[in-house]
Amino acid sequence: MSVLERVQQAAETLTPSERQLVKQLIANPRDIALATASELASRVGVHEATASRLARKLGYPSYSGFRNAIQQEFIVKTDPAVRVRNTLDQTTSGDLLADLIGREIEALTALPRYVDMARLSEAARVLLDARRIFVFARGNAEALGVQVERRLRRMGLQVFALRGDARDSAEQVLAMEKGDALIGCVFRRQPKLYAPLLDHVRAVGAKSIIIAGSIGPSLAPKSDHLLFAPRSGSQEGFQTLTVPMAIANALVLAMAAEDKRGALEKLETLGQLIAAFEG
Amino acid sequence: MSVLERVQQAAETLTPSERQLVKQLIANPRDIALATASELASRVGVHEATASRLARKLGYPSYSGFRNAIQQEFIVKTDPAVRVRNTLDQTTSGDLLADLIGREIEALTALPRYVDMARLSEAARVLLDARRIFVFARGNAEALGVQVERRLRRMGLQVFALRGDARDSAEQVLAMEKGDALIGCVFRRQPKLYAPLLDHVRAVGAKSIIIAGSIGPSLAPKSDHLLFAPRSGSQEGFQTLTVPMAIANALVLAMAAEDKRGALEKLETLGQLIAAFEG
DNA sequence: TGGCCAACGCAAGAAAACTTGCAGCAATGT
DNA sequence: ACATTGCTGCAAGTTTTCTTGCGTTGGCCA
Repeated sequence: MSVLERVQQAAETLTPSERQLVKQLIANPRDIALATASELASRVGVHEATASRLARKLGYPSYSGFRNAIQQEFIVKTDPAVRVRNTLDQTTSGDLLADLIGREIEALTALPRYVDMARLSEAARVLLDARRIFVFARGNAEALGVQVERRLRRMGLQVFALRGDARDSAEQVLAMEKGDALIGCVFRRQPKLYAPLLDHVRAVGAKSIIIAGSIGPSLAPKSDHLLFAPRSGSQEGFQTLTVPMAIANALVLAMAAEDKRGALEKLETLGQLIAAFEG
Repeated sequence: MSVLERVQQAAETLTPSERQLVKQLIANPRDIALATASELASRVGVHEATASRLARKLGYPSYSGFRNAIQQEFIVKTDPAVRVRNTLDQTTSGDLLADLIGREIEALTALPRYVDMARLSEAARVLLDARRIFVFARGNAEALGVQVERRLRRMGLQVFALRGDARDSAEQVLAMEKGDALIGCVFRRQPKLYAPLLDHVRAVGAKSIIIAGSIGPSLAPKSDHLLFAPRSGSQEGFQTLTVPMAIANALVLAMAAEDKRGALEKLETLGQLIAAFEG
């Protein structure tokens, strides 16, 4: 039974102070969901004990139980991602595929909270201004690296993939100079090569861009530009490249949009870009 | 300063346990915003004291202060009213990122109309029963091929990637026998190699599975199993691998679910699979 | 006016949540 | 091999938050 249903049910027996509290709850449910009993009470100028008693009266075991219910109803259930998943569940009865798609959509929906156009544009400029671009992607990230490499090369940029073992990569990296850029993809754990690589990049005066998952902000040393967002799936489980690939794609589109030198100069909307872009 | 900025700033000094906590926070910010220190700690299996210390390290006066900041950033700021404004801003300013994400979601939502669990399960069975698996992916599809190869290999299967030019591939394919399987990825145009390759597969009595875009039904000769769905973006424009990658991921999950021989035998929901799967 | 009852604040007590000193342990360097 | 350093869990201490018995207050009815 929902919080509001319970309120309705108990409506007749509510005291004036309790009505005040309920009124406050209905007016600002999201605030109250995050507040303590005393906070709610002081908002309407009654004693916290009254709030505690209200929770009981509505059938909750404690004020915490009451607040949890409010949180579920007004925060968790109104989460955009959860809504999408519910919608999908209704259409196709929860099989693996629908579940997977739901998670992907959920993660994509959350993406703009972590990456915005300003960051993308900055990174895009760096890549456009770079003389040469080195791509670093190991392990799970490899497929993404392949894709990035491909797209950048298609834009007419000089791209080098850092493949092979540490020694091979080191040799390739020796060629790096000021004016070059590194774009790396990192998920799960920080690769052994990461720290020395970024140190080297900084030392020679090149720029670094990292596309990452949840680990992004924990990476050390920091890159010049960090584009990260959580991937879909639970932390240690089956995670996909959908979100980071979306970041990479957006980055490429941002480059196309930023590129004042190129043929795409005055195109602004994605629709126009798409029409002109050799995908 | 935002929570994530503080994390970045302190990134270098974070301990392994603290990184775990941060990762969890980034993956489920809204849950953590509503949880207590002990709850966050137990999610990643560390002591609540560690969570408390993390809050301090990030510059908050207490764990409550930390949690308040999280709530402000991930709940209050995404309040429906605020969100509507953001959405408007995005659409009016032709935000590339939001536009891209919208298209991806649209395409993903349509996926179940083209691929269902029955088809996926059939294909999964073929791969599980195959003695060896050959992966064919050229051009745009290459990144997807890399990913498929990786995932199948991780499941303990014998996988061979058909790389190099036509001659190289031909030589590799000569080894194919009855009981083997081919999984191919095809978008845009039918590759030169496609027809002879599939003829050969059929001739030796092996099975073929193709993951494709809109071109799927037009491919000739037909594969034994065809998994196709339109990709996001307009027909000839900037198309992404999101949808075909979702198909591939679903296929891998279906294999895990089908695998009666393996350790994953009785897992049914994606949640359980995820918990057990080394992604 | 007096008696009754419900409502409510008070404040002490209980529970939950958070903090912190300490010790064990593992990793790292000498 | 030993010393050092730093991470982390433990458990006791502290603070915050919630609950509850009690007494006062104010309204209502006889």
